[in-house]
Amino acid sequence: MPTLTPTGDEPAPLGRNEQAVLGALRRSRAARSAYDILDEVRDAGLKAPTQVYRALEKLVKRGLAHRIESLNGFVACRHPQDQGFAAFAICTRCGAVRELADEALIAPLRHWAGAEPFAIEHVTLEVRGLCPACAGG
Amino acid sequence: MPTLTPTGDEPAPLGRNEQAVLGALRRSRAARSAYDILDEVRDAGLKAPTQVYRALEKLVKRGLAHRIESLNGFVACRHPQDQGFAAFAICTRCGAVRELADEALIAPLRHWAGAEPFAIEHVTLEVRGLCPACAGG
DNA sequence: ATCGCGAGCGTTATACTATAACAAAACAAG
DNA sequence: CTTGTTTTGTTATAGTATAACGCTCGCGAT
Ligand SMILES: [Zn+2]
Ligand SMILES: [Zn+2]
Ligand SMILES: [Zn+2]
Ligand SMILES: [Zn+2]
Repeated sequence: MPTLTPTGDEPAPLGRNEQAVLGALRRSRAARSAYDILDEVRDAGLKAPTQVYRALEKLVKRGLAHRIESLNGFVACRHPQDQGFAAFAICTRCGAVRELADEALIAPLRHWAGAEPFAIEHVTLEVRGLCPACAGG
Repeated sequence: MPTLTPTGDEPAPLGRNEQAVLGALRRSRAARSAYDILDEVRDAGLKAPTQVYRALEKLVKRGLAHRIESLNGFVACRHPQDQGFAAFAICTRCGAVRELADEALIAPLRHWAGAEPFAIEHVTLEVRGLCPACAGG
């Protein structure tokens, strides 16, 4: 029998690998590739891409990290309270990734989802351009 | 002096490689990877990934094809009249990709863009889930 | 205790995606 | 024709992701 989880589901604490990877993501304002992360967490004992990918998969499932499709990279979640959709503004010059919680952006998607005969599992919304700092100067 | 284009910019006809790649995309209702495409256009004389990627780059620049970030794949454009944003509904079961021209989906993005101090270059909006055919049965 | 099973982790190897770098050929101007 | 410019072909390599397998650990059954 698989390990019995007593009540509903305890979140189960993060393993050493997950903690190391999440730490690396939190320290960065830009998205990091799995191999970038690997370079940074070698000290913590991770030695192969698989370990990083496994940790990332768990973190993403829990909503503690997000995958940025247009960069083949990952970021730590900055809006832990959100369930479901996430959106990102990505600066093409400095690489900064800002997680958008803007309801004005997300509500229309929910509305569309209600009207369309399409069972949504996940939405990717990534806006690329220049952040104020990079555009202004 | 670089080749002078007489008036504004003539679209310039597609080369053999672009035509072959675009044909492969149009024949498919799912997104195709560059290597998938390569397998299909070997007959037409393309022999290396670079050639496919170059053709894809030109097609995307012209708006005749789109990259689907969440699949590392490409589709032919089905709404040639659209300028700017494109959005996609992707079935995770059958792989069908539908290009969404729905103004209800796109207008909020334009609105957000106007209000935010962020200079948008490109928007990726990909909705993953089950298409009616795959969800219904 | 200890045996057996299943889940997860570490490790190696490999598949898939994308681009760099250079050679050859096509094209336009003079 | 000659030369500079641009495109196309070719080879090699970089970057991203997963498959496969064996080991260990924790837990329940004997
Ligand atoms: Zn988040
Ligand atoms: Zn910036
Ligand atoms: Zn289109
Ligand atoms: Zn389907």
